[in-house]
Amino acid sequence: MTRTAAQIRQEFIDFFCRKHGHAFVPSSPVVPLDDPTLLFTNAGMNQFKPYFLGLQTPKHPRVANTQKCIRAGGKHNDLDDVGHDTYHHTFFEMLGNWSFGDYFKKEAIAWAWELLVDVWGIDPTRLHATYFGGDASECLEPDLEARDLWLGILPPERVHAGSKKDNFWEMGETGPCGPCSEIHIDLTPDKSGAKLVNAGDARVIEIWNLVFIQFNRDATCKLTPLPARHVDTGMGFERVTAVLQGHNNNYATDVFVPIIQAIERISRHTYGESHEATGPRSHEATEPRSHEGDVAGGLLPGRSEPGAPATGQSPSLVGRGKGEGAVPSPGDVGILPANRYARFIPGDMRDEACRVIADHIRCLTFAITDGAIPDKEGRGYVLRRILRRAVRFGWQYLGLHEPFLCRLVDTVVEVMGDAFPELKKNPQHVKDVIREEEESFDRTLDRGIALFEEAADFAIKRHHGEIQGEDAFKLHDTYGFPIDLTEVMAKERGLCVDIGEYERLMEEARARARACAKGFEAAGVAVPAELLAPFGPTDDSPKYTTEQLSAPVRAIIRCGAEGQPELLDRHACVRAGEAAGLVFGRTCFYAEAGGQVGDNGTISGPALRFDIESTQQIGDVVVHFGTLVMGEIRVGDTLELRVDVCRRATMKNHTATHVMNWALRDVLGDHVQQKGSLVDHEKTRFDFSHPKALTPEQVEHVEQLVNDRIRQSLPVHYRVVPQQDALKINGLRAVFGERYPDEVRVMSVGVPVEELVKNPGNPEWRKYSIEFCGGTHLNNTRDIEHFTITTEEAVAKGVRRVVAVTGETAKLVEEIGSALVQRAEQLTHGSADAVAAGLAELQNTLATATIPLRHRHRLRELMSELQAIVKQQHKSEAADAAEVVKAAAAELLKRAETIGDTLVVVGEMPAVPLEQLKMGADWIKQKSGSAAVLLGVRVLPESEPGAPATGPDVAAGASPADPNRDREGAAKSGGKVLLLAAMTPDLIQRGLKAGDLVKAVAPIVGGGGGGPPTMAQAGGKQPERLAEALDTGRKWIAERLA
RNA sequence: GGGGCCGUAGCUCAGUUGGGAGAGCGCCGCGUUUGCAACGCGGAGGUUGCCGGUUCGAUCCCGGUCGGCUCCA
Repeated sequence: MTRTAAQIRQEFIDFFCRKHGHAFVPSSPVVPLDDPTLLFTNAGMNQFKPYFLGLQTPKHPRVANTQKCIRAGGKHNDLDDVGHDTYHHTFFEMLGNWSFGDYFKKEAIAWAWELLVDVWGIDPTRLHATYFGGDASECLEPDLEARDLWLGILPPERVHAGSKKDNFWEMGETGPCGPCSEIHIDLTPDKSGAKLVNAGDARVIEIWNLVFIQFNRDATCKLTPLPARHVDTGMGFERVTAVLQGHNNNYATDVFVPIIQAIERISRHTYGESHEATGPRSHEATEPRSHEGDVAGGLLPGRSEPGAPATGQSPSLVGRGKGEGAVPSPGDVGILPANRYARFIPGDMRDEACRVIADHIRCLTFAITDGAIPDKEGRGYVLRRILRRAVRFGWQYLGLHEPFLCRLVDTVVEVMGDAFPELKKNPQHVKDVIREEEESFDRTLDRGIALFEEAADFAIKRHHGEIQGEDAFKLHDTYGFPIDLTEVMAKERGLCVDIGEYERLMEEARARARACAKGFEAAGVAVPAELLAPFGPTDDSPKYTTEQLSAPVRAIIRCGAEGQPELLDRHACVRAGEAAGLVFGRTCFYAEAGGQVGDNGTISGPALRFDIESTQQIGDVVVHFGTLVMGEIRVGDTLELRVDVCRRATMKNHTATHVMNWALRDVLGDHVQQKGSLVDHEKTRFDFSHPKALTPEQVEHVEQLVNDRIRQSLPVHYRVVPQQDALKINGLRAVFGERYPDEVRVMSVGVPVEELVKNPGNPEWRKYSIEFCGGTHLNNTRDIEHFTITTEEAVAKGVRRVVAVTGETAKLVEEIGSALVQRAEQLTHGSADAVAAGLAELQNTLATATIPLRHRHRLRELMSELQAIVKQQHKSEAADAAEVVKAAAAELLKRAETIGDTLVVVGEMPAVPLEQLKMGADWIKQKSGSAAVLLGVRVLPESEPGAPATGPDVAAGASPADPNRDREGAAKSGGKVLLLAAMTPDLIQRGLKAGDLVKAVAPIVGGGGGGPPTMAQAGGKQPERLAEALDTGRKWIAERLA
């Protein structure tokens, strides 16, 4: 009887946990929240790294589990292969067993054999083993121990020596490493695959890798034996399931078939039927073929062309009978009846699309469940690309033009939910996120298609049917339209794409991004923990009690020539001006953790000063990064460490963060969960789950609750207690997804921790802020002084961010805020003129000012009132000006001289905006059949003290021609002239163009201008010469009309 | 971390040597019609995201900023 995938997983775990004393460890999240150097969990050993590095001691010496893994993005990126073959995946499970200084090669090999052969019944004559064959160039000895162990089980012809590439495992350039031994299975019909081991042939595949960690490689590349030797094994779950179910196609297993069936239902495509063939084929007709041995065919070139798919199942792998391997046995078809899913038809893009989608939806469902979200950067971007790739395949090959991925989530949860219960917790959230992202990509595609049409049009008309590489690149780079779609759509229209040029542009863009990504500073370099592990943990407990102490330098890290961090030799020293990281045995500096920034400060000694810009914890070691200002530093020097006083401001903000966290939940409800925080000396920034923006009332309420707690002068308590006890405390806040140590530091504002632990269920406790926290805090809430929320915004769907300030900053911010509100309130009662100026000023101030959010809310209201006033005023001014202009224009018209049939309307107008002047010119043209118009306006400088602002009073009241207004040096003080010329069509025909006229007269008033023949404008800086300019204009017109 | 694109009426978007802010849909009013649909006529609706610079003059050119989209690392 063939095993189901669930059975296989369970049997693996039971084998190690029940039979061989391993502890089961649940899979860690696929999104490693606590390891920023890692995009996704990509191997079973990720969560055990600290044990191998000796940074932590494991609870159990031997463990086993199945680990969810994602491999996409990063170095080995084979996203594009997924779906194209039958064995690449973005998401997979890794079955593994580990020994941390416990058992070693003998047991690991014996048990692996026992499980495969005795428990799972794999034909032992199909198994091959490899061992490390040594590498002379690196002075690595062959792993004879492993070889001999295998020779005790297998005949020599099936035990193979392997190269360093295949059989030596290293975590990094330095650190733990060791030989490994792989188990391969020969799927050739006649078991002739010995030569194909590690040859990249699909017929002989690796199923289990046993890594024996026995050395440590130091910076000089020297290997030293480790005191504690470890075992780390990994077996691809999907692959071994395929083998045990008789396929060499992972998609034929019951891990994938239900998902592919769901895709079939949605797309109405039938998987595994060649669509090259003519006419429909019935199910029955294909059935006999399904018993062919897919193990023998499958990926074998030349045997799986359309029409002759060499697919099906072979029961021989798990059969006891030796030698029946090549003989298909129709009686044993396993759990999948009529298995067309085992077929692999190269080039059938519809089947490929099914595989792509089936793989990607698993990846997305798990990643989103574990807290990731498709986004435009980092791991979110990787997810977005995966999702878009799935959508593109569905869109392109299965005709799925509506969101469909979200409809597959339920199936994934059904298949995987028992093994990974976290999937069942909130599948609706996963569906929502996916649907939203699909809809957004649909919009991107729609836009891209429209732009593609333009490019295609150009290609047809001007580019002999070739879409320019530049267009294809821009479509992709700027508009996110996949190049594959561009190519396919081009092909459909009989066009081609200049792919070479596209690739060139793409490479150019990549090179640009790479070049910019370089740059270096000491604190920005990721220092590997193994580099520092030998120096032992730093005692940083003084951070809670003091701001200064003295200690000898244990180690110095500097940036090497390659940009890689390196340890400074004992005899060398850091010189003035150089950047470095310093390690001490003990320190009073707080290293960045839990959202609180690392301390700044100085390190000093005789004639020496080192400025610390950032303090970070690497493993258990605290590193002080910064720059040496003067003097020299050597390892062993005893120096004075002093934390900058701004830490005190950070402490105010951190304690306030705790109280705010409590207040937010009190005001908004229990769904408020911390999603991240950043506390420094300037502010506290806090992200939390909440579906919509906070109302002004809620913001005020939170502020008020926090300020109440400050006024109550509550003492701040902390104590280290066992995690189990702490977790029982009612109302305790812990960050979801965070892993806490067994002993945790509990912070409580107002109640001693002993009381909490003594009576953890007390409902009273919900009225207090109680959190896990290792940060530095005040002793009493009164020292926060004051608390003010300054901003509130969305950072992701369902996540809000608030920023708040405390202490003196809060008080200052309050002052500025209320001053601005006061100013705005004054304006609402002020004169109309003042409003416009005041509003602009307010807008400018508000753009950069930090003020309380409630003041900002109030200002927003006031300013929209003010805007309405300005708008109203603007309108009435325009209406007034229109009246004035009409009257003045009528006057000019009356006095206009006539040359032939043409009216020459030239004169000065009241100071009105250009808008109205144009209207006036239009009006004159309408009133007269044929007219040449030249209007002038003098605008007095607004800034001149005592000068009336341009406004209704100027326009309507005082005569601009009043000589008293023509003060000395108006030009120097910035007065301006506007000139506007207009011509009726008949004059334009006779060669009188408005543009020419203004060009002719503008220089007189010290300016320039131009415009189309019908209407042109000009400006100048010498108002006192306006009359002269108008005279010249009059003559210009007269000459041309004569 | 670095690049590209977009931001104009309630919505979808036009708008080039820099020179009077537009169309379609929607909205309001009037008309044709028994009514609806349709049509005709008229109208309201804009700080051209925001700030600054260049210019006589900026939706347009330049710099900054905010928001959205997108690619790469």
